Amino acid sequence: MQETATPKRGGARERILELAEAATLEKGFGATSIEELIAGAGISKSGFFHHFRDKNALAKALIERYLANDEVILDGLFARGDELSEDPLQSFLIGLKLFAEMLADLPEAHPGCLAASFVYQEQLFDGEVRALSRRSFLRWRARFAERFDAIAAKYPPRVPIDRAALADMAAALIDGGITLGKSLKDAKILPAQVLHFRNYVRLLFDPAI
Amino acid sequence: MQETATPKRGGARERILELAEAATLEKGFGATSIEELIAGAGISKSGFFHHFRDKNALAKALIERYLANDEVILDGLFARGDELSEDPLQSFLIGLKLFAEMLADLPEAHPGCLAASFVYQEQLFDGEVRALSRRSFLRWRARFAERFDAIAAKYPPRVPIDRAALADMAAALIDGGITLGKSLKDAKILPAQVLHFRNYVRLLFDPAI
DNA sequence: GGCGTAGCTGTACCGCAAGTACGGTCGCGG
DNA sequence: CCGCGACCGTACTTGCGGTACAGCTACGCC
Repeated sequence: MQETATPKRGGARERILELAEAATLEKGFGATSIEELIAGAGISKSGFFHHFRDKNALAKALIERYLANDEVILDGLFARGDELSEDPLQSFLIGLKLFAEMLADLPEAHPGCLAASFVYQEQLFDGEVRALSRRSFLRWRARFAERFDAIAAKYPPRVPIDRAALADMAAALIDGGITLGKSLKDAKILPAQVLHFRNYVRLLFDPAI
Repeated sequence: MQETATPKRGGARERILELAEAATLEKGFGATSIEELIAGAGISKSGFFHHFRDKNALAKALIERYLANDEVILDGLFARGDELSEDPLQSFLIGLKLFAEMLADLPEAHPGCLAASFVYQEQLFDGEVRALSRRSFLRWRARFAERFDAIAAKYPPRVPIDRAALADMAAALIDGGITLGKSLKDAKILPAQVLHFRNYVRLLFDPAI
Protein backbone atom coordinates (compact mmCIF):
# COMPACT_ATOMS: atom_id res chain seq x y z
CA MET A 1 0.00 0.00 0.00
CA GLN A 2 2.31 2.71 -1.26
CA GLU A 3 1.14 6.28 -0.96
CA THR A 4 0.57 8.34 -4.08
CA ALA A 5 3.09 10.89 -2.93
CA THR A 6 5.38 9.67 -5.68
CA PRO A 7 3.76 10.65 -8.95
CA LYS A 8 5.06 7.45 -10.50
CA ARG A 9 4.86 7.52 -14.27
CA GLY A 10 2.44 5.03 -15.65
CA GLY A 11 -0.52 3.42 -14.00
CA ALA A 12 -2.37 6.68 -13.59
CA ARG A 13 -5.44 5.10 -15.10
CA GLU A 14 -5.52 2.47 -12.42
CA ARG A 15 -5.07 5.06 -9.68
CA ILE A 16 -7.93 7.11 -11.09
CA LEU A 17 -10.22 4.08 -11.11
CA GLU A 18 -9.30 3.21 -7.55
CA LEU A 19 -9.99 6.70 -6.29
CA ALA A 20 -13.16 7.04 -8.34
CA GLU A 21 -14.58 3.79 -7.04
CA ALA A 22 -14.04 4.74 -3.42
CA ALA A 23 -15.41 8.25 -3.93
CA THR A 24 -18.43 7.03 -5.87
CA LEU A 25 -19.38 4.50 -3.23
CA GLU A 26 -18.96 7.10 -0.53
CA LYS A 27 -20.77 10.06 -2.00
CA GLY A 28 -22.07 9.15 -5.42
CA PHE A 29 -20.69 9.38 -8.91
CA GLY A 30 -22.19 12.77 -9.63
CA ALA A 31 -20.64 14.25 -6.52
CA THR A 32 -17.21 12.94 -7.45
CA SER A 33 -15.37 15.64 -9.35
CA ILE A 34 -12.73 14.99 -11.94
CA GLU A 35 -10.60 17.63 -10.28
CA GLU A 36 -10.53 15.75 -7.00
CA LEU A 37 -9.55 12.57 -8.83
CA ILE A 38 -6.65 14.11 -10.70
CA ALA A 39 -5.49 15.84 -7.53
CA GLY A 40 -5.49 12.51 -5.70
CA ALA A 41 -3.83 10.65 -8.55
CA GLY A 42 -1.25 13.36 -9.09
CA ILE A 43 -1.94 13.92 -12.76
CA SER A 44 -3.23 16.78 -14.84
CA LYS A 45 -6.65 17.32 -16.33
CA SER A 46 -5.29 16.56 -19.77
CA GLY A 47 -4.01 13.31 -18.37
CA PHE A 48 -7.47 12.37 -17.24
CA PHE A 49 -9.07 13.08 -20.59
CA HIS A 50 -6.28 11.20 -22.25
CA HIS A 51 -7.50 8.04 -20.52
CA PHE A 52 -11.25 8.72 -20.50
CA ARG A 53 -13.13 10.52 -23.24
CA ASP A 54 -15.52 11.95 -20.64
CA LYS A 55 -16.99 11.17 -17.25
CA ASN A 56 -19.28 8.63 -18.83
CA ALA A 57 -16.30 6.61 -20.03
CA LEU A 58 -15.01 6.63 -16.47
CA ALA A 59 -18.33 5.25 -15.22
CA LYS A 60 -18.19 2.49 -17.79
CA ALA A 61 -14.64 1.49 -16.91
CA LEU A 62 -15.57 1.64 -13.23
CA ILE A 63 -18.50 -0.71 -13.46
CA GLU A 64 -16.70 -3.12 -15.77
CA ARG A 65 -13.92 -3.43 -13.23
CA TYR A 66 -16.35 -3.75 -10.36
CA LEU A 67 -18.53 -6.41 -11.93
CA ALA A 68 -15.55 -8.47 -13.03
CA ASN A 69 -14.09 -8.34 -9.54
CA ASP A 70 -17.40 -9.29 -7.91
CA GLU A 71 -17.73 -12.22 -10.23
CA VAL A 72 -14.32 -13.57 -9.32
CA ILE A 73 -15.03 -13.33 -5.60
CA LEU A 74 -18.47 -14.90 -5.66
CA ASP A 75 -17.43 -17.60 -8.08
CA GLY A 76 -14.62 -18.47 -5.73
CA LEU A 77 -16.95 -18.85 -2.77
CA PHE A 78 -19.43 -21.08 -4.56
CA ALA A 79 -16.64 -23.11 -6.15
CA ARG A 80 -15.35 -23.72 -2.65
CA GLY A 81 -18.86 -24.83 -1.69
CA ASP A 82 -18.76 -27.32 -4.55
CA GLU A 83 -15.44 -28.64 -3.30
CA LEU A 84 -16.75 -29.18 0.20
CA SER A 85 -19.88 -31.09 -0.77
CA GLU A 86 -21.23 -33.01 -3.74
CA ASP A 87 -24.83 -32.37 -2.74
CA PRO A 88 -26.26 -29.45 -4.74
CA LEU A 89 -28.23 -28.12 -1.78
CA GLN A 90 -25.40 -28.46 0.71
CA SER A 91 -22.78 -26.91 -1.54
CA PHE A 92 -25.07 -23.97 -2.24
CA LEU A 93 -25.77 -23.49 1.45
CA ILE A 94 -22.05 -23.63 2.16
CA GLY A 95 -21.43 -21.02 -0.53
CA LEU A 96 -24.02 -18.73 1.04
CA LYS A 97 -22.55 -19.20 4.47
CA LEU A 98 -19.05 -18.43 3.21
CA PHE A 99 -20.45 -15.34 1.55
CA ALA A 100 -22.15 -14.19 4.74
CA GLU A 101 -18.97 -14.81 6.72
CA MET A 102 -16.90 -12.86 4.25
CA LEU A 103 -19.32 -9.94 4.51
CA ALA A 104 -19.33 -10.11 8.29
CA ASP A 105 -15.54 -10.10 8.33
CA LEU A 106 -15.31 -6.82 6.46
CA PRO A 107 -13.93 -4.31 8.96
CA GLU A 108 -16.54 -1.69 8.00
CA ALA A 109 -19.87 -1.97 6.29
CA HIS A 110 -19.83 -3.10 2.69
CA PRO A 111 -18.96 0.01 0.71
CA GLY A 112 -21.92 -0.42 -1.58
CA CYS A 113 -22.98 -1.87 -4.86
CA LEU A 114 -21.81 0.17 -7.80
CA ALA A 115 -24.28 -1.48 -10.11
CA ALA A 116 -27.16 -0.46 -7.86
CA SER A 117 -25.86 3.02 -7.30
CA PHE A 118 -25.79 3.53 -11.07
CA VAL A 119 -29.36 2.35 -11.57
CA TYR A 120 -30.63 5.52 -9.99
CA GLN A 121 -28.46 8.48 -10.66
CA GLU A 122 -28.55 9.92 -14.12
CA GLN A 123 -29.66 8.91 -17.50
CA LEU A 124 -26.33 10.31 -18.59
CA PHE A 125 -24.90 6.86 -18.87
CA ASP A 126 -25.75 6.52 -22.53
CA GLY A 127 -27.37 3.17 -21.95
CA GLU A 128 -24.08 1.34 -22.25
CA VAL A 129 -23.52 1.44 -18.52
CA ARG A 130 -27.07 0.36 -17.79
CA ALA A 131 -26.74 -2.46 -20.28
CA LEU A 132 -23.62 -3.66 -18.50
CA SER A 133 -25.22 -3.97 -15.08
CA ARG A 134 -28.32 -5.39 -16.71
CA ARG A 135 -26.32 -8.20 -18.29
CA SER A 136 -24.52 -8.81 -15.05
CA PHE A 137 -27.81 -9.23 -13.18
CA LEU A 138 -29.07 -11.61 -15.86
CA ARG A 139 -25.90 -13.66 -15.64
CA TRP A 140 -26.35 -14.08 -11.92
CA ARG A 141 -29.98 -14.98 -12.39
CA ALA A 142 -29.03 -17.70 -14.85
CA ARG A 143 -26.24 -19.01 -12.67
CA PHE A 144 -28.37 -19.21 -9.54
CA ALA A 145 -31.38 -20.59 -11.42
CA GLU A 146 -29.20 -23.42 -12.65
CA ARG A 147 -28.29 -24.32 -9.08
CA PHE A 148 -31.92 -24.19 -8.00
CA ASP A 149 -32.77 -26.58 -10.83
CA ALA A 150 -30.21 -29.05 -9.57
CA ILE A 151 -31.43 -28.65 -6.02
CA ALA A 152 -35.11 -28.96 -6.92
CA ALA A 153 -34.41 -32.07 -8.97
CA LYS A 154 -33.08 -33.78 -5.87
CA TYR A 155 -35.21 -32.14 -3.20
CA PRO A 156 -38.74 -31.26 -4.34
CA PRO A 157 -39.56 -27.82 -2.94
CA ARG A 158 -42.10 -27.56 -0.12
CA VAL A 159 -44.08 -25.09 -2.22
CA PRO A 160 -43.84 -24.48 -5.98
CA ILE A 161 -41.31 -21.79 -6.79
CA ASP A 162 -40.15 -19.79 -9.76
CA ARG A 163 -36.41 -20.38 -10.13
CA ALA A 164 -35.78 -17.02 -11.79
CA ALA A 165 -37.67 -15.13 -9.07
CA LEU A 166 -35.75 -17.02 -6.39
CA ALA A 167 -32.48 -16.12 -8.06
CA ASP A 168 -33.62 -12.50 -8.22
CA MET A 169 -34.36 -12.67 -4.54
CA ALA A 170 -30.70 -13.19 -3.77
CA ALA A 171 -29.71 -10.20 -5.86
CA ALA A 172 -32.48 -8.03 -4.42
CA LEU A 173 -31.66 -9.00 -0.85
CA ILE A 174 -27.98 -8.32 -1.29
CA ASP A 175 -28.58 -4.99 -2.94
CA GLY A 176 -31.27 -3.98 -0.47
CA GLY A 177 -29.15 -5.20 2.42
CA ILE A 178 -26.26 -3.05 1.29
CA THR A 179 -28.50 -0.01 0.96
CA LEU A 180 -30.12 -0.59 4.32
CA GLY A 181 -26.79 -1.19 5.98
CA LYS A 182 -25.43 1.98 4.44
CA SER A 183 -28.37 4.05 5.54
CA LEU A 184 -28.44 2.72 9.09
CA LYS A 185 -24.65 2.47 9.27
CA ASP A 186 -24.93 -1.09 10.49
CA ALA A 187 -22.47 -3.56 9.00
CA LYS A 188 -24.37 -6.54 10.40
CA ILE A 189 -27.49 -6.03 8.31
CA LEU A 190 -26.08 -7.34 5.03
CA PRO A 191 -24.66 -10.65 6.30
CA ALA A 192 -27.85 -11.17 8.31
CA GLN A 193 -29.91 -10.85 5.15
CA VAL A 194 -27.73 -13.31 3.28
CA LEU A 195 -28.31 -15.77 6.11
CA HIS A 196 -32.05 -15.12 5.90
CA PHE A 197 -31.95 -16.02 2.24
CA ARG A 198 -30.02 -19.13 3.13
CA ASN A 199 -32.64 -19.95 5.71
CA TYR A 200 -35.40 -19.51 3.14
CA VAL A 201 -33.65 -21.87 0.75
CA ARG A 202 -33.36 -24.41 3.53
CA LEU A 203 -37.04 -24.12 4.43
CA LEU A 204 -37.94 -24.52 0.78
CA PHE A 205 -35.78 -27.53 -0.04
CA ASP A 206 -34.14 -29.13 2.97
CA PRO A 207 -36.16 -32.19 3.99
CA ALA A 208 -34.29 -32.33 7.29
CA ILE A 209 -35.97 -29.23 8.64
CA MET B 1 -53.31 15.72 -17.01
CA GLN B 2 -53.33 19.46 -17.67
CA GLU B 3 -50.31 20.95 -19.35
CA THR B 4 -48.29 23.58 -17.56
CA ALA B 5 -48.91 25.98 -20.40
CA THR B 6 -51.02 28.06 -18.02
CA PRO B 7 -48.65 29.57 -15.51
CA LYS B 8 -51.34 29.50 -12.84
CA ARG B 9 -50.41 31.64 -9.88
CA GLY B 10 -49.95 29.75 -6.67
CA GLY B 11 -49.11 26.11 -6.17
CA ALA B 12 -45.76 26.46 -7.86
CA ARG B 13 -44.11 24.73 -4.93
CA GLU B 14 -46.28 21.67 -5.42
CA ARG B 15 -45.60 21.64 -9.15
CA ILE B 16 -41.86 21.83 -8.50
CA LEU B 17 -42.02 18.90 -6.09
CA GLU B 18 -44.03 16.83 -8.53
CA LEU B 19 -41.61 17.48 -11.38
CA ALA B 20 -38.58 16.98 -9.17
CA GLU B 21 -39.81 13.63 -7.87
CA ALA B 22 -40.44 12.28 -11.34
CA ALA B 23 -37.12 13.57 -12.65
CA THR B 24 -35.18 12.28 -9.65
CA LEU B 25 -36.63 8.80 -9.93
CA GLU B 26 -35.94 8.76 -13.63
CA LYS B 27 -32.42 10.07 -13.79
CA GLY B 28 -31.25 10.91 -10.30
CA PHE B 29 -31.35 13.97 -8.12
CA GLY B 30 -27.95 15.24 -9.19
CA ALA B 31 -28.88 15.07 -12.85
CA THR B 32 -32.07 17.03 -12.25
CA SER B 33 -31.33 20.68 -12.85
CA ILE B 34 -33.14 23.53 -11.18
CA GLU B 35 -33.44 25.17 -14.57
CA GLU B 36 -35.38 22.27 -16.01
CA LEU B 37 -37.72 22.33 -13.02
CA ILE B 38 -38.51 26.01 -13.25
CA ALA B 39 -38.99 25.69 -17.00
CA GLY B 40 -41.47 22.87 -16.45
CA ALA B 41 -43.27 24.63 -13.61
CA GLY B 42 -43.36 27.92 -15.48
CA ILE B 43 -41.70 30.02 -12.80
CA SER B 44 -38.51 32.00 -12.53
CA LYS B 45 -35.29 31.07 -10.82
CA SER B 46 -36.03 33.56 -8.08
CA GLY B 47 -39.34 31.83 -7.60
CA PHE B 48 -37.58 28.55 -7.00
CA PHE B 49 -35.21 29.97 -4.42
CA HIS B 50 -38.15 31.67 -2.76
CA HIS B 51 -39.54 28.24 -1.91
CA PHE B 52 -36.30 26.34 -1.35
CA ARG B 53 -33.19 27.82 0.20
CA ASP B 54 -31.04 25.55 -1.99
CA LYS B 55 -31.17 22.23 -3.77
CA ASN B 56 -30.68 20.47 -0.47
CA ALA B 57 -33.92 21.94 0.86
CA LEU B 58 -35.64 20.58 -2.22
CA ALA B 59 -34.27 17.11 -1.50
CA LYS B 60 -35.52 17.32 2.05
CA ALA B 61 -39.01 18.41 1.06
CA LEU B 62 -39.04 15.70 -1.59
CA ILE B 63 -38.21 12.88 0.74
CA GLU B 64 -40.53 14.12 3.47
CA ARG B 65 -43.39 14.10 1.02
CA TYR B 66 -42.41 10.72 -0.34
CA LEU B 67 -42.04 9.00 3.01
CA ALA B 68 -45.31 10.43 4.34
CA ASN B 69 -47.15 9.23 1.25
CA ASP B 70 -45.61 5.77 1.45
CA GLU B 71 -46.58 5.48 5.06
CA VAL B 72 -50.21 6.31 4.34
CA ILE B 73 -50.43 3.74 1.57
CA LEU B 74 -48.75 0.89 3.45
CA ASP B 75 -50.60 1.63 6.65
CA GLY B 76 -53.84 1.46 4.72
CA LEU B 77 -53.02 -1.95 3.31
CA PHE B 78 -52.07 -3.51 6.62
CA ALA B 79 -55.05 -1.87 8.36
CA ARG B 80 -57.23 -3.56 5.76
CA GLY B 81 -55.50 -6.81 6.58
CA ASP B 82 -56.37 -6.28 10.23
CA GLU B 83 -59.99 -5.70 9.28
CA LEU B 84 -60.19 -8.90 7.29
CA SER B 85 -58.74 -11.19 9.94
CA GLU B 86 -58.16 -11.21 13.68
CA ASP B 87 -55.31 -13.65 13.43
CA PRO B 88 -51.95 -11.83 13.51
CA LEU B 89 -50.37 -14.12 10.95
CA GLN B 90 -53.31 -14.09 8.58
CA SER B 91 -53.81 -10.35 8.69
CA PHE B 92 -50.12 -9.80 8.01
CA LEU B 93 -50.20 -12.24 5.10
CA ILE B 94 -53.27 -10.47 3.75
CA GLY B 95 -51.50 -7.12 4.03
CA LEU B 96 -48.52 -8.47 2.09
CA LYS B 97 -50.77 -9.93 -0.59
CA LEU B 98 -52.63 -6.63 -0.95
CA PHE B 99 -49.29 -4.90 -1.23
CA ALA B 100 -48.08 -7.28 -3.93
CA GLU B 101 -51.34 -6.86 -5.82
CA MET B 102 -51.11 -3.10 -5.64
CA LEU B 103 -47.57 -3.23 -7.01
CA ALA B 104 -48.58 -5.61 -9.76
CA ASP B 105 -51.44 -3.31 -10.74
CA LEU B 106 -49.16 -0.38 -11.35
CA PRO B 107 -49.27 0.29 -15.10
CA GLU B 108 -45.50 0.60 -15.32
CA ALA B 109 -42.73 -0.54 -13.05
CA HIS B 110 -42.54 1.09 -9.66
CA PRO B 111 -40.79 4.39 -10.31
CA GLY B 112 -38.25 3.79 -7.59
CA CYS B 113 -37.52 4.37 -3.96
CA LEU B 114 -36.46 7.91 -3.25
CA ALA B 115 -35.06 6.97 0.12
CA ALA B 116 -32.80 4.39 -1.49
CA SER B 117 -31.78 6.67 -4.34
CA PHE B 118 -30.62 9.21 -1.79
CA VAL B 119 -28.54 6.72 0.17
CA TYR B 120 -25.99 6.61 -2.59
CA GLN B 121 -25.58 9.86 -4.41
CA GLU B 122 -23.82 12.59 -2.61
CA GLN B 123 -22.80 13.46 0.84
CA LEU B 124 -24.25 16.85 0.01
CA PHE B 125 -27.38 16.14 1.94
CA ASP B 126 -26.19 17.71 5.16
CA GLY B 127 -27.18 14.65 7.13
CA GLU B 128 -30.71 15.88 7.61
CA VAL B 129 -31.92 14.03 4.56
CA ARG B 130 -30.06 10.90 5.55
CA ALA B 131 -31.47 11.14 9.05
CA LEU B 132 -34.98 11.34 7.63
CA SER B 133 -34.74 8.14 5.62
CA ARG B 134 -32.87 6.52 8.48
CA ARG B 135 -35.73 7.23 10.88
CA SER B 136 -38.23 6.04 8.34
CA PHE B 137 -36.42 2.72 8.00
CA LEU B 138 -36.28 2.36 11.77
CA ARG B 139 -39.99 3.07 12.07
CA TRP B 140 -40.79 0.32 9.61
CA ARG B 141 -38.47 -2.03 11.42
CA ALA B 142 -40.26 -1.34 14.69
CA ARG B 143 -43.71 -1.66 13.17
CA PHE B 144 -42.95 -4.95 11.44
CA ALA B 145 -41.07 -6.33 14.42
CA GLU B 146 -44.15 -5.71 16.56
CA ARG B 147 -46.24 -7.78 14.18
CA PHE B 148 -43.68 -10.57 14.18
CA ASP B 149 -43.81 -10.59 17.98
CA ALA B 150 -47.54 -11.07 17.90
CA ILE B 151 -47.24 -13.76 15.27
CA ALA B 152 -44.42 -15.60 17.04
CA ALA B 153 -46.37 -15.52 20.31
CA LYS B 154 -49.16 -17.50 18.69
CA TYR B 155 -47.18 -19.55 16.18
CA PRO B 156 -43.72 -20.55 17.37
CA PRO B 157 -41.34 -20.14 14.42
CA ARG B 158 -39.95 -23.24 12.76
CA VAL B 159 -36.44 -21.92 13.32
CA PRO B 160 -35.33 -19.20 15.75
CA ILE B 161 -35.40 -15.79 14.10
CA ASP B 162 -34.34 -12.26 14.85
CA ARG B 163 -37.43 -10.06 14.59
CA ALA B 164 -35.46 -6.97 13.62
CA ALA B 165 -33.55 -8.78 10.90
CA LEU B 166 -36.79 -10.22 9.54
CA ALA B 167 -38.31 -6.75 9.45
CA ASP B 168 -35.21 -5.49 7.67
CA MET B 169 -35.64 -8.26 5.17
CA ALA B 170 -38.92 -6.77 4.02
CA ALA B 171 -37.33 -3.37 3.54
CA ALA B 172 -34.28 -4.83 1.81
CA LEU B 173 -36.35 -6.99 -0.51
CA ILE B 174 -38.62 -4.13 -1.49
CA ASP B 175 -35.74 -1.79 -2.11
CA GLY B 176 -33.70 -4.40 -3.96
CA GLY B 177 -36.76 -5.50 -5.89
CA ILE B 178 -37.34 -1.95 -7.05
CA THR B 179 -33.73 -1.56 -8.10
CA LEU B 180 -33.67 -4.88 -9.92
CA GLY B 181 -36.98 -4.15 -11.61
CA LYS B 182 -35.70 -0.78 -12.68
CA SER B 183 -32.48 -2.18 -14.07
CA LEU B 184 -34.11 -5.04 -15.93
CA LYS B 185 -37.17 -2.97 -16.84
CA ASP B 186 -39.41 -5.71 -15.53
CA ALA B 187 -42.44 -4.60 -13.51
CA LYS B 188 -43.14 -8.12 -12.29
CA ILE B 189 -39.96 -8.49 -10.26
CA LEU B 190 -41.01 -6.33 -7.34
CA PRO B 191 -44.41 -7.92 -6.63
CA ALA B 192 -42.80 -11.35 -7.06
CA GLN B 193 -40.27 -10.51 -4.37
CA VAL B 194 -42.97 -9.33 -1.98
CA LEU B 195 -44.72 -12.64 -2.48
CA HIS B 196 -41.43 -14.45 -1.81
CA PHE B 197 -41.16 -12.63 1.48
CA ARG B 198 -44.73 -13.59 2.23
CA ASN B 199 -43.88 -17.16 1.42
CA TYR B 200 -40.89 -17.06 3.77
CA VAL B 201 -43.08 -15.75 6.57
CA ARG B 202 -45.51 -18.57 5.95
CA LEU B 203 -42.77 -21.19 5.98
CA LEU B 204 -41.46 -19.74 9.21
CA PHE B 205 -44.73 -19.47 11.13
CA ASP B 206 -47.66 -21.11 9.42
CA PRO B 207 -48.22 -24.55 11.01
CA ALA B 208 -50.56 -25.48 8.12
CA ILE B 209 -47.73 -25.72 5.63
C1' DG C 1 -58.00 51.75 4.00
C1' DG C 2 -53.54 51.17 4.87
C1' DC C 3 -49.99 47.46 5.73
C1' DG C 4 -47.59 43.43 5.77
C1' DT C 5 -46.56 39.36 3.78
C1' DA C 6 -46.59 35.36 0.54
C1' DG C 7 -45.58 34.48 -3.86
C1' DC C 8 -43.63 35.53 -7.17
C1' DT C 9 -40.67 38.34 -11.76
C1' DG C 10 -36.28 40.26 -13.74
C1' DT C 11 -31.57 41.31 -14.15
C1' DA C 12 -27.05 40.87 -13.09
C1' DC C 13 -23.41 38.54 -11.32
C1' DC C 14 -20.01 34.87 -9.02
C1' DG C 15 -17.59 30.32 -8.67
C1' DC C 16 -16.95 25.76 -9.82
C1' DA C 17 -16.89 21.69 -12.57
C1' DA C 18 -17.11 19.56 -17.17
C1' DG C 19 -15.34 19.59 -21.39
C1' DT C 20 -12.49 21.53 -25.65
C1' DA C 21 -8.36 22.80 -28.05
C1' DC C 22 -3.84 22.40 -28.90
C1' DG C 23 0.99 22.50 -28.40
C1' DG C 24 4.82 20.54 -25.84
C1' DT C 25 7.60 16.86 -23.22
C1' DC C 26 9.53 12.43 -21.88
C1' DG C 27 10.64 7.60 -22.33
C1' DC C 28 10.54 3.34 -24.71
C1' DG C 29 10.43 -0.15 -28.41
C1' DG C 30 11.23 -0.98 -33.42
C1' DC D 1 16.04 8.23 -34.92
C1' DC D 2 11.26 7.95 -35.25
C1' DG D 3 6.82 7.33 -33.69
C1' DC D 4 3.69 6.60 -30.21
C1' DG D 5 1.67 6.40 -25.77
C1' DA D 6 1.52 8.67 -21.58
C1' DC D 7 1.35 12.42 -19.96
C1' DC D 8 1.95 18.31 -18.73
C1' DG D 9 0.36 23.32 -19.26
C1' DT D 10 -2.44 26.92 -20.57
C1' DA D 11 -6.34 28.97 -21.99
C1' DC D 12 -10.98 29.02 -23.01
C1' DT D 13 -16.34 27.85 -23.22
C1' DT D 14 -20.54 26.28 -21.25
C1' DG D 15 -23.88 25.08 -17.84
C1' DC D 16 -25.39 24.94 -13.30
C1' DG D 17 -25.83 26.20 -8.47
C1' DG D 18 -26.26 30.02 -5.87
C1' DT D 19 -26.34 35.20 -4.40
C1' DA D 20 -28.01 39.84 -4.40
C1' DC D 21 -31.40 43.05 -4.97
C1' DA D 22 -35.17 45.64 -6.51
C1' DG D 23 -39.82 45.44 -7.66
C1' DC D 24 -44.64 43.92 -8.40
C1' DT D 25 -49.37 41.98 -6.98
C1' DA D 26 -53.10 39.80 -4.62
C1' DC D 27 -54.94 38.63 -0.17
C1' DG D 28 -55.85 38.74 4.67
C1' DC D 29 -56.09 41.36 8.78
C1' DC D 30 -56.27 45.09 12.30
